[in-house]
Amino acid sequence: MNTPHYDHKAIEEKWQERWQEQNLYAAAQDSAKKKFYCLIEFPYPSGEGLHVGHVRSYTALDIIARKRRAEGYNVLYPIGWDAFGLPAENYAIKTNIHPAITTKQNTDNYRRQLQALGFSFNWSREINTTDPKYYKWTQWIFLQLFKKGLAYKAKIAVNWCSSCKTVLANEEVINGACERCGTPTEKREKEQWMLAITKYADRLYDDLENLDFAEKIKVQQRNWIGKSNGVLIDFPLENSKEKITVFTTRADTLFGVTYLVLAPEHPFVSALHEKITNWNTVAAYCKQTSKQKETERVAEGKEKTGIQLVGLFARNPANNEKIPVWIADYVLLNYGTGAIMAVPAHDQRDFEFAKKFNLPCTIVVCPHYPEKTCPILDTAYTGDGHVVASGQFNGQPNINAAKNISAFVHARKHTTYKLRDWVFSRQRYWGEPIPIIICVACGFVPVPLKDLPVILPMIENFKPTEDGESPLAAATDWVHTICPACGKPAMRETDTMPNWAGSSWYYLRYIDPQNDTEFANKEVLAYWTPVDWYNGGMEHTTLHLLYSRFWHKFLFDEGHVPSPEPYKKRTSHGLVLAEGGEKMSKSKGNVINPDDMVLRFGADTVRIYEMFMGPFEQATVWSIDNMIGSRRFLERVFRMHKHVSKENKEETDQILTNTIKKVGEDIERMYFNTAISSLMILANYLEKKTTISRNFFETFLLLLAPFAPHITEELWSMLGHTSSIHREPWPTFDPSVAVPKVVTIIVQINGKARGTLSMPAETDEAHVREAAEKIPLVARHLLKQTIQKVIFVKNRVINLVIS
RNA sequence: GCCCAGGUGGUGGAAUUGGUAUACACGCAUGACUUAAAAUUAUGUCCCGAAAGGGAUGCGGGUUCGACUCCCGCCCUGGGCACCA
Repeated sequence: MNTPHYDHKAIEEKWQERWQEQNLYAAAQDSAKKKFYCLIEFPYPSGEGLHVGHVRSYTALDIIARKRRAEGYNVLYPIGWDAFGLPAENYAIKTNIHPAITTKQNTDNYRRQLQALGFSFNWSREINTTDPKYYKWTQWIFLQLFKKGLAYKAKIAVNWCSSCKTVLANEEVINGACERCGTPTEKREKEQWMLAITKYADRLYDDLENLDFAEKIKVQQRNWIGKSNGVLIDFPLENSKEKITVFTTRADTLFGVTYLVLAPEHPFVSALHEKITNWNTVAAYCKQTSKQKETERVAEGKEKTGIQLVGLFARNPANNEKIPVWIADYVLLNYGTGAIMAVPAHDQRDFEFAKKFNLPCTIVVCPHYPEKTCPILDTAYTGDGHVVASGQFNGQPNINAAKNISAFVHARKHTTYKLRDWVFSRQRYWGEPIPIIICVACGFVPVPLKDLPVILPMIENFKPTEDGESPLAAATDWVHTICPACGKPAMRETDTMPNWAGSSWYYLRYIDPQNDTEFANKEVLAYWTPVDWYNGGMEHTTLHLLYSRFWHKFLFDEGHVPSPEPYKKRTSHGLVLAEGGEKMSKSKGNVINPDDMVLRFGADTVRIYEMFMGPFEQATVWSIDNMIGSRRFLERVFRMHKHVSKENKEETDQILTNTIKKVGEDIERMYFNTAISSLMILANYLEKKTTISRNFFETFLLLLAPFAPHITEELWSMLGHTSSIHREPWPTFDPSVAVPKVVTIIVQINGKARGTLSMPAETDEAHVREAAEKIPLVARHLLKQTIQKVIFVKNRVINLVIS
């Protein structure tokens, strides 16, 4: 037998080399064609190598990129390395090998792994966030933010990870613990660089609406931003000119306010301490609160604590009632005004607090109006109703009362957000130096453009310090510099940027990666932005995805980019889990190495399998057994070429037409598993033929090519083609053929299927009914009972209702 | 607690607007080929039943000629948020 067998290794290596030589997948910088910018989240090149989850995401967009090229677009599908970050640095601490060296090794490994999978990346545009030519512009963007007052240094209580020995952004704290290592975070007062992302909260929120993002992504971002519309109401203090301003969304319940609560950190607490007769106890409570770890303070089911500021009273502006003022740790300083009006009857937290401390509870919203008897509450009533016990507003629906009561007390409309400013400093080595010089005379002075980048110095000791000082502080030669403003000796900022900095704008650098005078040329930006389709993980929704939208909006405001949003469309992939449904992790020893799979089954099989294993957006469990099916499929395709005739047949074919339609539609919807299933069905059909006409087989290969680029290229060349299959146009179909000429009509009796009819399309009810009644099984039913009603849906179903 | 996604054979899953539930694939069983095995290949494979027939898409109701699909209530799994006024 001289049938060439499917030698995936030889085939894949051969074509990968040729594609590389031909620069087959490079995007043209200057093109009259329509552009398509297709993006995956560039990987962090870890020591563990590529994860099969990366392969899933990259294959999906590779398929889309390849289809777009076939459709005639100028496609940009770039790749790079998000290479700053803690693992490289921690590894350096352990082994004393400089992160730059491990990063180089790891990126080389990743590059080899990605190339072995045949992704159509535009390799000549490869970028690396740790390259000074790259981070020069990361620093430059930071300075633009600084110049606009959006980067500022502030002493605030920050999340501190005692294990990583650095501060964390709110987005990096999960359930009060470090996202990376799981250590519970502490609050520490530190001077930090902050980015004023909250200034963009409203636009980040509102602009989501018109974006083609998966709905769950929008929901999650909206929840994180946490927009809340309400009013500010002033409560004058007794015997004082001061007033406490509260934020509320429930102005309708103002008459039900029985006390006020301030956050323990509220400035009024110490400012008014002369009026507070129990000051010592109050001070003790404040101190105790500040010592608590975040996890303790928000612990589930924790009982409310608090203490009254004895001697301090406020007046309810609605009814002039004298009410006490409390402090409690359930009121947060950095949300709203740090003070609340408590309405125990209509807020569960206030209800619990009032119950514990025996504070009065006045019902002001009644669901059963006008029945005057309101229920005795065992829980707060937070629903709608009519307002009672509220003076001249009695009887109004609470929605109306909210407006009217607000006007009555001169409340000001106010919107507040859960989003906080982004803590941007890290006390670690392996990051972009913050390009600021601290001068005794001039303050914070930006490093001038001509001196950018501020190169990260090579140092010996990467170890972060216990006191939260950056390891860079020890590089005294580097730290001591001259103030660019006054020329006197000054010091460099020693904190570095978080690993989210470089990834906040990387998609812009791919557009013009070699540019040395700007981060990217304006004209080229105008052609390529925004990204047309971006796929990534859900875990980045409130981190990278939100941060980069913020940076992009800022660059847009400054006139540096032409669009207000970076990404037109965002999709997300499901996790690839280990057998047993667990997350793959080094510690569990259940990590699947793509190298082993490529070696054993071939890149095309791995690609097909990862797309076939389940719905793209859902988590799926890895199974080597199931991978065999994908391998067999490709082997059968390979064997099939023997039966391909030399002639083309002009006939159009229903199955082929349907497959062209289905594969095309399914790729667009990311239903890759059903696209492959329909390709398998077509292969099964072709396999049964003794000869396969050439044009049929070629069309089949063109449809399969985005999924399995190597084997299709090999078969394409075996058919005598000298140019690449990946330069061929995407197959089209005749829509009139896609409409079937013969349809299968389901025959039901009382809604149960009893048979099928194969009839010409568009056959009318009378003819279908006639044929249906002749079906033996149907006829038997009709002997005993008579037809009461006939439901007929053309080309679909006939249902005989009998009794 | 709130928000989002999901629950279908032994397994991964399919069913695009309410119209043959279980496509495609894995696994399993039996046969062919083989000295044998692997590979390949043919047939079968939701459950009960000899058949006729009946039952089944997490559970309980409802709407409909007809429900995996729509509505109401509940249970479970995964993800997100979590004292946000």
